[in-house]
Amino acid sequence: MTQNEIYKHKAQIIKAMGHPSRLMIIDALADGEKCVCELQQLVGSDMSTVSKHLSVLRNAGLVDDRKQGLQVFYSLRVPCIINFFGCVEAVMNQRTQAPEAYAAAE
Amino acid sequence: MTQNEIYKHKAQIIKAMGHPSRLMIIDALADGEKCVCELQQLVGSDMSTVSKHLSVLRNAGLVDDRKQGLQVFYSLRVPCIINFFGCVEAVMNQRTQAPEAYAAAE
DNA sequence: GCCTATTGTGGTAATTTAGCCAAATAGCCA
DNA sequence: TGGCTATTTGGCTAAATTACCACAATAGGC
Repeated sequence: MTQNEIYKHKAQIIKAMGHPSRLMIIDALADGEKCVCELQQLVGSDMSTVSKHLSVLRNAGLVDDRKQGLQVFYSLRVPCIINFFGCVEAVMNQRTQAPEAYAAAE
Repeated sequence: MTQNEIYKHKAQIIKAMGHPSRLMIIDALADGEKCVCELQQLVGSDMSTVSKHLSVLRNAGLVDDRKQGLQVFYSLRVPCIINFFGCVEAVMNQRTQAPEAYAAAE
């Protein structure tokens, strides 16, 4: 795997997180696995849209799915991504301010 | 700011990282500020393309720019994002394996 | 004041993504 | 079996993203 392919792969994983609905889903899954029906209620989009968002996340290796009867339960595959959100919030909150004050944020 | 707007804003920040060239740039800036010319050499795309990638990163609040003479130097605004890449690598490396082995990875 | 080097911008074509509908699939239960 | 429910997939269109080209803008050196 070349260095370029690695960057491409990493970008694919990160891009999978770069959508409001999918962020919402990841946040929800931090509490534990949820069925598609719960996630659909949470996100509020069409069922098929939510399903496609989930397939993006699954494809990126971010979530696992487990079928139980009629329902499919999704869970976070690599929980450490949750820790990242704190840093994203730090980026959000320093837009117009001096960077020094936030260098230690995480 | 509503919850939805917050997710949208977070997604914008994350999406800004979701491109191979921009990841490469962020990685390079982890070592300290670099001028556009250096980043252009690194990425290997057209100058204008690199410039637009940088404006995406700047717009997201991820980098700072500092003009010095003819050159513009970019630097990471919130270094904690670097810590995240380890987690992304954990996602990369567990694709086909059991999730348990990676629950603690970060 | 002109010339050149370094970046940024506007325009455009090609590709990708998002969201909706309809149809297909899969598992349960009577 | 046949109907019912939960989820996925295919097809379509609109919107967003990307990369390149040509050109504008700015700063420095002469």
